[in-house]
Amino acid sequence: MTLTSEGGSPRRTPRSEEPAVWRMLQRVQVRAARLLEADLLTAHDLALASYDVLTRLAETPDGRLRMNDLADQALLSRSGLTRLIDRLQRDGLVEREACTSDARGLYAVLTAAGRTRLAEATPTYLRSLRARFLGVLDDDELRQCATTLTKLLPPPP
Amino acid sequence: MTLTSEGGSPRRTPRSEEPAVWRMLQRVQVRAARLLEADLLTAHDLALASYDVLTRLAETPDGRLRMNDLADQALLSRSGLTRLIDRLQRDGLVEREACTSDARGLYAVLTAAGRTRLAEATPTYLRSLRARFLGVLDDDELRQCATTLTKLLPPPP
DNA sequence: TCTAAACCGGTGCGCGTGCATCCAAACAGG
DNA sequence: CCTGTTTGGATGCACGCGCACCGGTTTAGA
Repeated sequence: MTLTSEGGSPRRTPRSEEPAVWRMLQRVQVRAARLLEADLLTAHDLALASYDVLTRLAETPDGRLRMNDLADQALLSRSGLTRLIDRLQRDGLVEREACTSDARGLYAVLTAAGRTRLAEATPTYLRSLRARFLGVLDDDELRQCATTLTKLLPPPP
Repeated sequence: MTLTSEGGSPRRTPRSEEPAVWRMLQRVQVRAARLLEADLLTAHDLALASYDVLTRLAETPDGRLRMNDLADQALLSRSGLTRLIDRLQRDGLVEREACTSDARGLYAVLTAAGRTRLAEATPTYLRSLRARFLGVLDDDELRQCATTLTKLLPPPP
């Protein structure tokens, strides 16, 4: 990584707005996460990370995902996911199931109770998201936001 | 808060992109925070939260801020800030100073060592921010991003 | 085939955080 | 002036997370 401007997308010259943008992004994310979690917690006794994991599982055709993949999607370390699945399993929302093709592997599987709980919580989640966070953006801004965030996602893999 | 569309900015109808936008925002923020923190930690043994606090103090004319205000700016609970200042004080980067006008109050004050450490770390911080995060945006996108985030900031105060 | 390396998930441990609580100081109302 | 309430900051405690490491399994290379 040189300091000369040799083509490519990443800029090298400092721009004064960058720290401000980063600060705002942090604030917005932390604030939204706290509000969302508070709503989910009071209404459904469900932490945000738990809701996220249940959602990822539900998006899968058969409601199951390898622990490793789930950890990546949930932005959790492998040990972190182990504990989270422990809690969800204790609450009967998911189960662990052995992987036949790889004896090391485990699936986290959504239970019927898990599906029900997720279905109950989703309206709260969507409403909260809209009412306390993204509602202030019009459709254009929302789309703009989506494309910008997409660029930011895996910066230069 | 009704469900009818009675003027005002917050939308009430669900939009399918909202969850995706929120997920991306989370990913981007968490990822950037981890990369930034890793860089600061390896290069200057400074956690991101510590850097943030030092920055806020340095932006102040006399390098001091009330604990309460600092907690708000740093997105920390009051107890969280107490501990963080404990650590920074132990490392000699800040000091606590009594507030003359309010005997309950305390100032966190940047020391000379704190200023030095911040000055050393800032180039790393700015470079990291640019190289691993905001560099992929051109100037227009960055400005757009700033205005959108501004709208999102204190949703409906 | 046999061995070394990579990988999957779990565990021990320490750290940073928030919540509930506490104490002292400040303010409000009588 | 005295009392009840509010505010600023600190502390006990529990929780969730990441890191280092481990045992078991799979894969790659000689």
